Amino acid sequence: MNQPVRPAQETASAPAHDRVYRALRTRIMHGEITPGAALTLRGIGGEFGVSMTPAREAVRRLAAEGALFLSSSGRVTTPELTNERIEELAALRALLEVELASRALPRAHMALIDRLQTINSNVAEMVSKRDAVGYIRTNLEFHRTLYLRAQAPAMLAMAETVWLQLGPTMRALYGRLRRTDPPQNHRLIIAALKAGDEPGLRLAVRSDVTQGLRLLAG
Amino acid sequence: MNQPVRPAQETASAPAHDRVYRALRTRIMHGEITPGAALTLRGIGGEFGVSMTPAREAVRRLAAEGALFLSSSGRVTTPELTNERIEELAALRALLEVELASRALPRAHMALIDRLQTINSNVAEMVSKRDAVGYIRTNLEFHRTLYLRAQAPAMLAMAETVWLQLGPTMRALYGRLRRTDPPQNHRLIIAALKAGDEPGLRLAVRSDVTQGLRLLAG
DNA sequence: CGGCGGGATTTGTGATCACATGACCGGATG
DNA sequence: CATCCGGTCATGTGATCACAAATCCCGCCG
Repeated sequence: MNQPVRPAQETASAPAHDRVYRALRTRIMHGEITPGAALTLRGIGGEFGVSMTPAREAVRRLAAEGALFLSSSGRVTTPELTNERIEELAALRALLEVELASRALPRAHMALIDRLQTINSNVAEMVSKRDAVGYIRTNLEFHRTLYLRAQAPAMLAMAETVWLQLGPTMRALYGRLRRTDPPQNHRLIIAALKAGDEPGLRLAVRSDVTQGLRLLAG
Repeated sequence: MNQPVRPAQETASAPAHDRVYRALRTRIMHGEITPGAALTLRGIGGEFGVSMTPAREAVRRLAAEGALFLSSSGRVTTPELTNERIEELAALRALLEVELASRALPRAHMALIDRLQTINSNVAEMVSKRDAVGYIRTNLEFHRTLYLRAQAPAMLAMAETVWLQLGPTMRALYGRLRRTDPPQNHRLIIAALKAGDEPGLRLAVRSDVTQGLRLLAG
């Protein structure tokens, strides 16, 4: 009963714990789980058709990245962030992403800028449709596409870890946000890239990254 | 045989996977394991008197933090960093630790500075004794003591993650370093703290953090 | 003498189970 | 009617086992 039957080819022949990890990770990062929601190992295992063991490994991995919170008794929930924590994570985003953008700037040629503009129109569409999850997903795609050009994998990984920690909270925040104006800061980022304007780029990225929390402090 | 015997009180009654995790973590961070060294789940379990299950969880957790490298077949080794990776991690240290020091500055009173000076004399002693592991340990204690004052737990956690990734490599680097001069940059850090000189503090921290890699690039 | 093949062994993966503990829900009591 | 106490149930932890695959090692062939 080790492998239920293995019909022909499974999803991708990736290890079970990795499939579970990736599925949960994107769910959390995209804000598909509300802050404070509880998960159970048996529940996860049941949902993905695996036993507790891979579910546990996936959960441990996510907890190590700060994407999940483990109570002292081992109960696993998605974290509920305090305001100070949110501000700190926003400061981290600013620190890391300004540096990533700055490093990407000299390598940003026209094809990249075109791609960013395409993604940005998708972002605008999600905003107009009030699709919070879609907005978060395309917004992160915009940033990741730019930062990939920085050729700094460790730095990008850290930035993604921060996104992961903010995922559930971002959803909650944007859910209460009533705004349909397109992402102005993304336009500034693209303009600065075109102009090769590094100070402008740094400022635009910093504004884009920290604006989301402004409605929190207000 | 779930609990071998539980003599009276064990080490601390902490969960087994957590004990294993912490033990391995400090070993790696202090550079007690050389880069590229291989570990086995059964070996870890045997060493700590537990089964494979807690060993696996500890390893997964450390791998998620970048402290261990898992090959595609699941073999687990401590990472061998490329030069680009080392430079990137050093840049991350600079970014994060400059910010942490800056945030700690307004909260640094005399008791803290005294403590830093005490720790720094220990650092100097380790340097003179050519004790690489002791040097790394006390050096990190110096930095952590300062950054704790920043009241920024997420940021400090990220900095520790970077230390963890650099652990084995740091040991290898300092092992080939023939230097017995005391840590000059630490003195500059302390002086800047006393003077309340933020720009000087930022510069001193940046120098201290990036100097170690200079012998690499040279 | 060097490369190669094949079998023995090591090693990670995942399922299952026993157990302890913490959570939850009910009723009894003040 | 609120509160506290009881048990039942859900849940995480860790051990053990079966299995597959990767690795290692040694002898064989060119």
